[in-house]
Amino acid sequence: MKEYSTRAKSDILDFFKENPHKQVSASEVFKGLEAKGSHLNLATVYRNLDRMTDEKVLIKYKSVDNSSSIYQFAESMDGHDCYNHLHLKCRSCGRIVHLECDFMKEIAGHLFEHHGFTVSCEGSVIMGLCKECGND
Amino acid sequence: MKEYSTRAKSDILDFFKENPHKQVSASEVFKGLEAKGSHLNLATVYRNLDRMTDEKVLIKYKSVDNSSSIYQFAESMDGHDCYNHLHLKCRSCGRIVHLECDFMKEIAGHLFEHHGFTVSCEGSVIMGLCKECGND
DNA sequence: ATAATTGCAAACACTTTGCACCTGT
DNA sequence: ACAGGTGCAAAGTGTTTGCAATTAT
Repeated sequence: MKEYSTRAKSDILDFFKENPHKQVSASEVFKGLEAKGSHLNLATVYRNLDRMTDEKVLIKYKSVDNSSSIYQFAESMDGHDCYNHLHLKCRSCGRIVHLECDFMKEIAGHLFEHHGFTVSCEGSVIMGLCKECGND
Repeated sequence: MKEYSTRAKSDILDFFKENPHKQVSASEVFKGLEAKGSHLNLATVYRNLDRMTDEKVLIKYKSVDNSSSIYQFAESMDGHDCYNHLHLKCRSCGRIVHLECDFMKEIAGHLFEHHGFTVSCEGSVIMGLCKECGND
């Protein structure tokens, strides 16, 4: 199945490139593009977000209140192998911090030795406040 | 606002007492009660689950696929102060393990010192396989 | 008596789908 | 020409709400 390059696709991609660290819902993408004069159908937005998530161009999360899905440009985490480290998520700004240090091994080691628990990173999140947001 | 004790409420509570470690969705509660001959309206189930969550009789989570909310009997974690430790969640059986050991402090300490990140436990989850499910 | 709770149907928000039409290759 | 993408409207999910009827106190 060969991919065509369409206006919808490139407009959506542009939107994420312009907002590399934001996490946005489908309707926010829709409205954002609308504001720039790019009128897409919501269903088209959904279809493209799905596709881009499959292609790992985007990363899909659940919004805090669980009412919807939100997407983030994956390139803002490029180079990261996100299946082998935990993610810290800032409750305030939504930023994702990748816990790629050796301490990760200690955590996995402790959980396995003392709790018989085998960590797998997919879906794991540690919530809190990041460096910037923690100082208020 | 004084609470009345109604059949709906006690049937739902019974259901959770019979399934203390299960995490179930509103419709699973609905169907489970239906099977036992207790016919409630789905809206009533939702309203009671909400109430019981407010009263902290239940704990509300998001299902793995984010499509719905799931509830668990809080008593199965009684005595735990769940706002001060992380939770390990088994990807296979759904069991929640409370990370109440001192290692928790090390995690929080490391994240703060090395990553400027202030952990807060609410909403944090570390996914993986528990002792029982890990051996297959 | 009266305040809380229920059932029902309708409304909601978010997401998905069928299908005819359009576009990129 | 034809596979892939789009718009539109309709359908689907899970959840919430307004309201009249019912039930617990």
